[in-house]
Amino acid sequence: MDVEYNVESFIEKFSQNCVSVQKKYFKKNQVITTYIQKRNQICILLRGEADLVRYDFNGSKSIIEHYSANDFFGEAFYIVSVNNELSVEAKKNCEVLFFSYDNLYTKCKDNCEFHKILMDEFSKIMVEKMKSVNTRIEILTKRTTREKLLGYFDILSTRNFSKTFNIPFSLTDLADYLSVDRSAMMREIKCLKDEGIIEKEGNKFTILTD
Amino acid sequence: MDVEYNVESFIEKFSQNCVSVQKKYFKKNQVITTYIQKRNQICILLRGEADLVRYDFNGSKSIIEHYSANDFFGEAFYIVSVNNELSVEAKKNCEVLFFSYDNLYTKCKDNCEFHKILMDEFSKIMVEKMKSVNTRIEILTKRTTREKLLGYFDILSTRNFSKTFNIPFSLTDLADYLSVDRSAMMREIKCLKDEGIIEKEGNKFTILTD
DNA sequence: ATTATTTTGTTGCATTTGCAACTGACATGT
DNA sequence: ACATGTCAGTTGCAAATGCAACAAAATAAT
Repeated sequence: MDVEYNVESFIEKFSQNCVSVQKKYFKKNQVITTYIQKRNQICILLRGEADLVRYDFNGSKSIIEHYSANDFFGEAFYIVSVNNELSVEAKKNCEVLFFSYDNLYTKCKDNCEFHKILMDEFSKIMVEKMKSVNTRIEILTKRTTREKLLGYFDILSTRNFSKTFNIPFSLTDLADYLSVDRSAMMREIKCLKDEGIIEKEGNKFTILTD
Repeated sequence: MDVEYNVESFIEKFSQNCVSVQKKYFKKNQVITTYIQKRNQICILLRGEADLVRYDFNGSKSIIEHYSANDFFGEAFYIVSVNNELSVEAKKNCEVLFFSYDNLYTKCKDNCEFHKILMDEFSKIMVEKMKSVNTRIEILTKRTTREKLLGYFDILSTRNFSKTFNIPFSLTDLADYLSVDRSAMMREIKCLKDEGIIEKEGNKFTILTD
């Protein structure tokens, strides 16, 4: 979600005042939490990587959001009108801070500084989520794999102020992000290379058109 | 965006205190506003229908959001990290209320009630947008036209507490919403009918599976 | 160091999809 | 009443895509 926080300061403040917090560790592929029932939890990913995923009835997996260190997640941040079986899965070994959601809106008895900060940060997180979600829609509404790729490359290029950039995850995950078949995507990347539109060295891409 | 407001009460309050507001009329297909440069405007669609659209370099159009009476729009509500040529186009004759965005965050000199209400409504609007946007992503991440259709039908069915429901726009626009080719979608709808999975009478659909 | 696991890269093939084009039904505006 | 425009419904066809399967390269685990 590309949100940056000084999580250490959060933890410091929380550990002084606030009791309803737990730190847990997860191994790769373990389920960190689900959004099926209301858990009233907010989670902060301190270390590792995780995905918010949905499994379709036919078993195929979609990555809805990707989290890396310092990202926030939990149903509180995933406002949706449909009930769906969503879960957050550890992609690497993870260290996660959980704390109860009740305490978010009601000041805790010690008038904990942590909650005040979190309240302030809440809107920032939402704005960031809005950005990433709108960006993703811009990409997903493109019809062909080629357009999705070029659209995404264009965004990365703009963000990086350079025609050269690294994709922030594996090609396998990129296919999930663009919501296309991986092999079809690879094929298209190859075509783009062959046509001289892009260059590729591992995860480093360069747009050659002007 | 499915947000309901008592706009009349807004206008009433605004017209007493606030000066930086304009009501404008647009004919079908006219451009109401663009998000290319920062206009610091918030718009309320009083009457008619409009779409937030993006034109790709190849000319193909994507509907990003759809607005009907009482919906809010403007760059203030479209938080995105990429700059893109977006415009709001009237789909029917429209009546639109514009007012300057500066005034949103700074209380106007008369301490106008309108701004206070709008501030309160702002987060509600964002929550609604978040819902609709997350819902759309759930749909768009599905790989095939069939899955997108069934996914969308499922949402409408759930919302309507019934296996029978009406789609809220034309089939042409449904294709844009699902981001698939219209003829391909029509073909798929036909298949679903032939296979006895759905029934269709005009815009009224019924899911037959249990 | 060796094994296991994940990721990348590729290909063949059947299916799906987008595109272009056209028709008839319906609505809108003049 | 007529012209204009939009929408629903089809179809053929070429191109794109998903799926399955596999090998090589790179990473991670033991």
